[in-house]
Amino acid sequence: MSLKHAILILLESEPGSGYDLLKRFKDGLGYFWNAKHQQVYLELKKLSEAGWLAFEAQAQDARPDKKNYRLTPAGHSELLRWLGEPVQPSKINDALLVKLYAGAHTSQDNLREEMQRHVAVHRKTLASLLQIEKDFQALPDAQRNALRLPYLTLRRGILGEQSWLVWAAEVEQELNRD
Amino acid sequence: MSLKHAILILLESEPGSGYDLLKRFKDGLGYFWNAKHQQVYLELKKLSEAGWLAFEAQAQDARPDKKNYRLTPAGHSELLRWLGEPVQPSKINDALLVKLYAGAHTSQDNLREEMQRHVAVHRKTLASLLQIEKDFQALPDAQRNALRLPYLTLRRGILGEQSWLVWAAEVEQELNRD
DNA sequence: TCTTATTATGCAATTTTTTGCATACTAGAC
DNA sequence: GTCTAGTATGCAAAAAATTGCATAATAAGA
Repeated sequence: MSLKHAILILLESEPGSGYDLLKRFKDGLGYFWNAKHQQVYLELKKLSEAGWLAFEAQAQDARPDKKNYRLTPAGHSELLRWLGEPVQPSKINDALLVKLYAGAHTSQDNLREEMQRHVAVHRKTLASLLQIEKDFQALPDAQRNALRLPYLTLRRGILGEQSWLVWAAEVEQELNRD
Repeated sequence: MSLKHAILILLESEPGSGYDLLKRFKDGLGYFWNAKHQQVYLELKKLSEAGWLAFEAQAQDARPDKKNYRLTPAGHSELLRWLGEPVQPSKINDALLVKLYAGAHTSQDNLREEMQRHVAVHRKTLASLLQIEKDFQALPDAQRNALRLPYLTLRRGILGEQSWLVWAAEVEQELNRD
């Protein structure tokens, strides 16, 4: 699993608290790696215990202490080790497809509504990814170059969402073909 | 989660053993719902205990008993209930993208090799899905019509894999752009 | 003024998934 | 004759993820 490694990556470029990481997840890695806040906090604790992270508690007035985590040298070499290892192709667990597969046991209307809900979500995601791409393209060359690999992951998101919506149109046509 | 429901769906169309289900998973639902054999056997046990399935043990000479599972009326109504409920959009946890995102910390060669491994897998999957599609299209009208919803899930697989490979070509170009 | 969002963390219990192990026989390939 | 793939099931332990709960302050909007 690579929540561990996703966290190492985020802290490699810049130290931060659990809360910070959650925000960074939201507009980057989070698109293709999911994690709840409880999971992130727990993982940070474990990674510290394993010696891959260190932290200093920053007292804050009127707020809980903020723990600022950063990579240790051990954490850094673990990251490098992981990067050199082949990763497993990700598995798919898509309940919508399970439902559609069994769609003969329910009404077309039910299926159409379900599809519409999902289409709305995917359209919204696509729009936000396209906005991020636009912002990226407006950056000066040097920055664009520094971000070229993360940009490829953005492209994956965009192409994936577009392809999903093409499929959804096929489904819609089929569900209306009565 | 819907491993439960995937199992109910498979047993709804035809009773069978855990082993049978695993085979059916392989050429259908399995494309978009993953499950190991241990998980399926355990789930069958739980579903029986919950009263959604019933089974008869069939003695077999020289092999362990085969348990033939079938839906109970309670299982059937659970399936219908679930089909009426909205499902969550599936979450993505893709370690390859995590790796690529952090690719600046490793070599281009390493990334290229990793991509090649994945491309090989996706190409193979696509080829097998296209073969299934071909077989489907050769079926008589009546059967094609009966399978139209499962066919849509096959289409999802095909469009998804094609889109993945288009993306991989973009990545390759970018990784070679030195 | 009340509600909601945001900042900031975490424990506990449960559910789900993965990994490793175990058994035991048959058929075909080499 | 040995090795591999296939048939057929399952337990146990560990890892990972989810759900529910809990605290506690500020700032903005209705």
